[in-house]
Amino acid sequence: MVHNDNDQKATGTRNRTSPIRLSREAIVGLALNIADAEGVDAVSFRRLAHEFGVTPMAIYRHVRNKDDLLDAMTEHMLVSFDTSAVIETDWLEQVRELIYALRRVLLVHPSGRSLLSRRSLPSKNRLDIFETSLGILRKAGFEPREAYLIFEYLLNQVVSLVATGDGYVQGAEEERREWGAKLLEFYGGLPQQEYPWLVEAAPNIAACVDTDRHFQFGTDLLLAGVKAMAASIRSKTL
Amino acid sequence: MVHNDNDQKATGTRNRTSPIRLSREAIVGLALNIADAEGVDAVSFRRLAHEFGVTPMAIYRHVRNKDDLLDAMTEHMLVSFDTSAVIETDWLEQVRELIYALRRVLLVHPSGRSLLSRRSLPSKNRLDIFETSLGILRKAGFEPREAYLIFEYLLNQVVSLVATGDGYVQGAEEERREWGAKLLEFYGGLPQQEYPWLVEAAPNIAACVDTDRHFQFGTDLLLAGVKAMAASIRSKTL
DNA sequence: CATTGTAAGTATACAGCGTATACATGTCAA
DNA sequence: TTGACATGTATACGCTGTATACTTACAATG
Repeated sequence: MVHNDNDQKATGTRNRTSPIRLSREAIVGLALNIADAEGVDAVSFRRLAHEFGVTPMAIYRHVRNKDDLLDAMTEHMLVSFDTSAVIETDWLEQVRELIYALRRVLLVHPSGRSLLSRRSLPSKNRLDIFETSLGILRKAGFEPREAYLIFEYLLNQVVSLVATGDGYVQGAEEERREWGAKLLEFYGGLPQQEYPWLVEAAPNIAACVDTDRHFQFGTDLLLAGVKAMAASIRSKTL
Repeated sequence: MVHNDNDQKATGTRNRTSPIRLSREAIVGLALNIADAEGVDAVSFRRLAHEFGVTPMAIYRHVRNKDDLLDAMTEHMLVSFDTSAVIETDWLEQVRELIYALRRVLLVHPSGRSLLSRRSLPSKNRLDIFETSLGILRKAGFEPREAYLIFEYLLNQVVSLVATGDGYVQGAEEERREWGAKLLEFYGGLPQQEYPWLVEAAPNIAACVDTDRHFQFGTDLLLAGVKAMAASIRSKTL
């Protein structure tokens, strides 16, 4: 059970003088907490209503529908993403900084993977990140089209990197370890002559730990590609 | 409504002499068709049962549960992925061949994006692809751990590339164009002084067409990264 | 101060989902 | 012929999003 900020309002025994006062802010916040703790599938109107000691339909006074709720959760998650912190140095370093900033958000909000891969029109926070990234890439010499593709590419890959490394299994720590054990048993137990490489790699497949190295490796790989691409384009335009 | 191969069995007016004969094969196949045509959310036991003119619970005689069904669909989708076609040349070209082979599958099966990003223990077809890829990377000089990370990295990015490029909007062609128009209107209509780069890139963001160039760009970016990584490792071990 | 409009929470309902359990039936082996 | 087994049926439970209609409480206004 996720802790509710307004516990006295969630008791159900509301006194008449101070009736329940929901707010979009509180709803979205609690929804995000639930999503981060138990996966976004655990977020439902009935669940939220119950936590607030309120009728499910009450939620609809503050949230248009579930899509709207999920959009708002995404936005809420990204408030802690501060694009202004990206200092103007080497553009590749700026990109790296953006990548790590996104990682920081995603580590705090494991539900980010699901939320960010939803198809939706972004609002404020997300737009700012988008704009900043595009600006960096454009100033680095990429054409608008390329800059956009690279941004999408980076975003997607970073989400994936963090997700597989840290928050892939959205449940609690224990469930994650269980899954790791199952992976190890499965891949390690394959017929060695048929799947030699998989058997060999089994421990690595099962290991969801050592995420810093994992992430650094992935980021290096990512940036190496972008750098090479930039060089190729630059030599083409000359 | 997705066409059912055994239409005479789906009429509901079954004759007593030839009672309904479901089969795992038929169920999984139809489920995949539905998923490709209308998105994997459109696949439900009740929907499948109805298409076969049968009770929902009948499905359970051939499929353990929904997870099992989705696993089977993934497997079914990958039968057309022939890893043996990858000829032994330059390892980077082999990887490129794998990437394009996966793309071909994903173009035929738009639901692949959702299916492949499920957490599950793979079976035959998927294992073979995994093993082949790992082998190529190991022979290229990567350590087991690195080879695994690179594989995951490539897989994820290819799925994303195809998905955003071609089959991102899982619905019909029309819905996809609608979404493109909406994107163009949205990004093009942003305040220019606040979001100059986004406004500039609006046409590119909205364009879900010209997918060949899109995909090629992405693949080049991907391989440039892997190549650079390989070079870096090789120089480190020397 | 009384009235009235509106915002916010309630009550009920519907159609859909996955699936547990218990039962019927059609087919094939002994 | 009988009995076992595989397969499809019937019913039910708890969950989901959300449409519609009703009630209540407060805030502003005549």
